[in-house]
Amino acid sequence: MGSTIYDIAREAGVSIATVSRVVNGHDCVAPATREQVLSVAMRLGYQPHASARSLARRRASVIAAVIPMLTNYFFIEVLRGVQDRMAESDFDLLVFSAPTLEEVEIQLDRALAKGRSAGVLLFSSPMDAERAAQIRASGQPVTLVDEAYEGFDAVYTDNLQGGYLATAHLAETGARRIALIMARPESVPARERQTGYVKALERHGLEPDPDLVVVSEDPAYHGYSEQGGYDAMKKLLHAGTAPDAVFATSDVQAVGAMRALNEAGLRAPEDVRLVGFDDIMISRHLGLTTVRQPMYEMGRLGAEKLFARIDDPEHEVSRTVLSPRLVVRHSSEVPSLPPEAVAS
Amino acid sequence: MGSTIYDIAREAGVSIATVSRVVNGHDCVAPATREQVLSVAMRLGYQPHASARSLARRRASVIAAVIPMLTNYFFIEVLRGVQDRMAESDFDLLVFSAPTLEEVEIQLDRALAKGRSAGVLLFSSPMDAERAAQIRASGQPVTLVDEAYEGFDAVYTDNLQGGYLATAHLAETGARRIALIMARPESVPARERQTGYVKALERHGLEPDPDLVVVSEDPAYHGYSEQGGYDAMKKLLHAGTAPDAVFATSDVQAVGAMRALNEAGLRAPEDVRLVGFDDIMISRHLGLTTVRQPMYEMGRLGAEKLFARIDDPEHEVSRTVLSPRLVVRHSSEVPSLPPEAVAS
DNA sequence: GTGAAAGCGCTAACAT
DNA sequence: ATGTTAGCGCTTTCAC
Repeated sequence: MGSTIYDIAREAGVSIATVSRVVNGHDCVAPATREQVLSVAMRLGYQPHASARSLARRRASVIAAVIPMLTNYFFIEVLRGVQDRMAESDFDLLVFSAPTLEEVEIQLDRALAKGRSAGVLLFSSPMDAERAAQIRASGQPVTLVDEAYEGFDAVYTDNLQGGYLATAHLAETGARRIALIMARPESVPARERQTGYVKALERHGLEPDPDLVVVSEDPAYHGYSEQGGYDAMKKLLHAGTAPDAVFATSDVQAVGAMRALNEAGLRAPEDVRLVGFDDIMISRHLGLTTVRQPMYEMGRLGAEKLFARIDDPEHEVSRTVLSPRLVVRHSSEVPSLPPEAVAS
Repeated sequence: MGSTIYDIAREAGVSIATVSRVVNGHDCVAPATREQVLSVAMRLGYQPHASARSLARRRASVIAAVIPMLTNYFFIEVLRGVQDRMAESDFDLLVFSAPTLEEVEIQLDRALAKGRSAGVLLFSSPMDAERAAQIRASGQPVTLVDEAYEGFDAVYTDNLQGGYLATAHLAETGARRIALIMARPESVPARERQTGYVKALERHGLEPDPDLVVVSEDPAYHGYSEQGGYDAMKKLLHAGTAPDAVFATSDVQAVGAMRALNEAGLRAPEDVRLVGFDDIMISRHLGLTTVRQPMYEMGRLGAEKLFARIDDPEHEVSRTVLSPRLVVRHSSEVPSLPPEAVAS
């Protein structure tokens, strides 16, 4: 259980360099020697020491993922994509989860620490010049997922288009007073979705009404929370200017909004039609119409990009923009139609 | 960005040994020297090299978690507990996720690899003598979560009691023909829940009926899947001996069962009362009655136990059994009119 | 209290 | 094709 290349070299009657070559599959080694070394290694149950390897190679065999709120199903799906891509590589995954946005700073520091990982995947965290400088100073390859910043590899969804799709869907099917339950404006994706919302309203001849836009003031992650959506919906209902439809910038917010509606004795879609964003697992079961982000793909492509940069740090910087897709379910059905059981 | 203790030693006019002492907070160092070293380290933005450290210390600063189906919300909750406990330590978390049971073997091997981690948390994976031997041979501290095996630290839920609680709840509120949708019997927790189910039936004077027990034959993770529950419910409905209540050994299975019911034009609880197991996030939203496992606590305690063993390998082996709790929601409500037996 | 020196296990020139 | 050797950056006796 504790054999080293020295043990193997001794037993096999070769030098440690040869053992190293065999273990790493270098070609300049006689077939006979290779066999011999391999059999001894097998017999001794040899396993290379990961840390020693990273130290000598000056490259870790691990990549890090910094994730705000791992507990959010959105990230799990993205992570699945990351893992699938990683399975084809020799890297392992170090997960740094930040329960709050402030924690992201700390976790990013840890992830960036020297000799810990070969690169990091930074998820959905607002970038600024300071952070960009910090990352550059670390010299670590970093790729951004669900966000973008000048000079960084990134993969994200076209949020403006997503906001547009959701809103246009509601407008085209007769909604006139479409409210927006929005995450905190510090979130770039939230702002972009809002822009799409406004654009769709205008395109459909609807007047944007400030009273119909309410921000999730939840202290949790930028307002992307069920509680945030719940509070926002309550506010909307109490304002007296009841909307006939609501677009929420995330499914978790939409779920909260749905709960607020139910508590007020209202229902979606009968009283208020509802559309979310993300298409997390739960949405299907609740029959929530939503704008699907290709989460799995995002993770997969993010890992792909990171590997490319690790292989070649001089690689051209690139961004990949994924297209969202409207998934129509029960919650946005036009009321005149008889409501059906949870779909697809 | 690339400074080492040598750089600091030179700048501060001390030896590398002293720098190391300061960095590691050893006490035998003059306050003045300490200040000096610290300021230089700060100025140079020094960060210890993680791999070099693990190599010299013979201990990694990382623990590994081997998780089957990370995508299952159950594990996310457990992981949250793990992360919370880890935040109080200096360890980072390496995640090895296995989409299938066979993969667990591979991932466990990777996690156990020398010099990679200081210990591993093995989640919900069947143990046997062979695997136990493999783990012991690796010399790595391993603690089991949601499973147990002779000679290993473990934390898990009292599954028998859980199965009893679910079934007794149904029996006490009038159910007479209680079916069991069970995961594959290779799963120890599934068998224990079944034992609790049988015990509860007997205690309430109900005859266990083999026709009412159906196994999730889904090839996915031991049948703990929505599809598995769906298929099982279909089978139950087609058998002609319709149950008036169903206990499913997991929430995901219960969700699948619910879908099968809906497709058959039936509803829970009106036509068939339904109870699941786990209390994953979605259950609350679907109004699913379930047996709640303290997932967060399981993760937290698992990490705690692992740390204790890493600190002291001779530590007494211990198991912690957590108590499940019945959470009554809509899906098991007693219909206002006594349910009619849909006789053959 | 501090420094010199010997590893930790491996990789990668550079020789041969 | 194979061996020798010098690190990788850090920790840790063991002297002084």
